[in-house]
Amino acid sequence: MPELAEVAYACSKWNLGINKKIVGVIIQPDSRVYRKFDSKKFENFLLGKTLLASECHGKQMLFTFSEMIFLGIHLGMTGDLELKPKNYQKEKHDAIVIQQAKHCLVFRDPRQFGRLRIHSGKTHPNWWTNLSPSVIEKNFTGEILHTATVKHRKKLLKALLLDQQYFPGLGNWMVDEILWRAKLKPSRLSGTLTKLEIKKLFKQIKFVAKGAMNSVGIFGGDPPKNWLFHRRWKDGHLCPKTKTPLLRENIGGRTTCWAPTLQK
DNA sequence: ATACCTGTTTCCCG
DNA sequence: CCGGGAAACAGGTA
Repeated sequence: MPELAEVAYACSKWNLGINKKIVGVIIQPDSRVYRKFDSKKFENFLLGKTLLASECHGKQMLFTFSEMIFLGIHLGMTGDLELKPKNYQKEKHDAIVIQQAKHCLVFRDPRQFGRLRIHSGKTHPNWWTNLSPSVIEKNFTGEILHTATVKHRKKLLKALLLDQQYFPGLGNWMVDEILWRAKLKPSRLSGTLTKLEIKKLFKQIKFVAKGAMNSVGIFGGDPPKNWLFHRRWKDGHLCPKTKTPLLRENIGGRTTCWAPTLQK
């Protein structure tokens, strides 16, 4: 589930835990989501602290606790956050259960492509402050898009837009939605875009990001009915604009849905 | 059984 | 050293 707006929605599920103390931490120590970190550190750092705030940046989340403790979460492919009752029992794929007086804050991830990080210090961690502007921020500009197309001119457009270094938050379905609206083939080489095409593409990045945040980001669920989103998951659907068949194929290493009669 | 999957990281090649 | 592509990661689902 987790692209920009789904991450924002997942993040909001822990809101009831804000300003509440951590009274217990249950860890699944062999989960891959801990990567190089010693999972013990998460318990040591979080226990007794108070969750103060949460924020999202693209697909990344940061939870700030008292005494300058920071928890970073990336949901990977199958990660999700849940709010559970205080007596919740840890389930198989739960990587961490953070217990409070009234609730448990749960991060679960069956495929374990997600990632947890913990940081303690006077400032925010570098892996948070070094992120480039996410696609919903004002300082995400057309210049960033232009620079990316020049530097990676041989890269397929689909693959370029999935690069989190330039487009934090964009994921597979959002990129398909953007390219469909911009009428651009996912297999175009990035360097072949004209100035006008870059301008249109930028506009659609902003449109899809904003539209997703205003629907999925607030309420969960799906984006608006007329979006490509609703036709991209299996074969046989028609393009909502042209009523011609949509194509599903692997482009740039990812399943891609597009309309050959519309996208050039 | 087999193929497929909303994401990154690592490895290999030119 | 780089840009770009494929494979790997791991488990659930169709």
